[in-house]
Amino acid sequence: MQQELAAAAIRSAGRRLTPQRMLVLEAVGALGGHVPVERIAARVQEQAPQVDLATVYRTVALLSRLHLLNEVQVGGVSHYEATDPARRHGHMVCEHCSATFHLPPGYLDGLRSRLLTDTGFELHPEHVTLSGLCPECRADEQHSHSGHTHTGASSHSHPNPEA
Amino acid sequence: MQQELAAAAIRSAGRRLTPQRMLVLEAVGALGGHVPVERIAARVQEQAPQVDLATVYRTVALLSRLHLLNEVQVGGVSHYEATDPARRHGHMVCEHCSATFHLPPGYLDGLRSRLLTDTGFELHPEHVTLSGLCPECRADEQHSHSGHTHTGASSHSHPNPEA
DNA sequence: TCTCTTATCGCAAGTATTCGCAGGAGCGTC
DNA sequence: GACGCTCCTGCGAATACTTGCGATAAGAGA
Repeated sequence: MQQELAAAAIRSAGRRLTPQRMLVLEAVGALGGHVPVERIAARVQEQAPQVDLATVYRTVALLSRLHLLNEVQVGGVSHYEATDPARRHGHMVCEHCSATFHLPPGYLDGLRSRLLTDTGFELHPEHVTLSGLCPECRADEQHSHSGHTHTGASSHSHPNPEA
Repeated sequence: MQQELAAAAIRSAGRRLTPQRMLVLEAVGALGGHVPVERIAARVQEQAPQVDLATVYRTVALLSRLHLLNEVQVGGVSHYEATDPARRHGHMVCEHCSATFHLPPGYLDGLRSRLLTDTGFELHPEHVTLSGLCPECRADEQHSHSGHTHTGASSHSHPNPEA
């Protein structure tokens, strides 16, 4: 598994390897996809009830800074996913229905190098969340163009936007 | 001023024009740059002390949905700026020191059309916040490469990253 | 101008997230 | 294997933000 790599990364960043941190890593890996803190905490506490919520929050923040987890903001709520170094990717989130999609790995490479040259800013593609409208909501918008848009969680289903 | 345009936009979205909403618009315009909710609320309440914080939060969320304000997440904190339709732009935020920079208008147009073709996702460039390292922090990182990175608010000054 | 509908507001209570601190535990060193 | 330096953790409290609800007022129509 990847857990060993992550453990090594924590150590080499000068941080300590604690059971709590391993539990969080393992929970995110096991749950798969983009997981809200709430679910990470639930899983961790299943195995170690004394672990505090504050610790989970601190841990995901740390792991995210170390690039061991990716944070994806979906409508203001933070979700986390395990980082796969081989398939670093950013995300697209629909402003309307909050459906989340992966950007293909490498998709932002051009932008990245252009930014670096033009401005000196080093883009981290795996931390990027692009905001806009998914195909379905875009279609909705065009039809129901009589006044105002419906807000919040959408009514349509979205087959499987690979959570 | 732009306020009249914004007022018209609110009406034509089927929403009501209220003094509170105008106060929020005016506050963001007057304060300039990227303003945290806290400062918007302070300014609004200077002029109308009875306006509630909840109203300010609801209002910025609404104005943001109507594209009359842009939301910029800086280290997890929402900031807002007045939208200038002539100069729609995204942002770059340094993960390390939270310095914020404008992306030149039009910079994401290529990506936008490529995404639309490839995936059907309609990118809203003015809602995009790119995450990475600013030139200064990138330099720091390379020097102080002895173990761990310093975290949180940075020590160096950043002349004026056009807040 | 007056009436009516209902979006919006202020208030108060709720939920989510963060902070400060004191004890506990990694892990480098001897 | 034990010691000691600090980083981490759990706990309780604080802060930040959201929600529900009855009262109010914006704006359409008469």
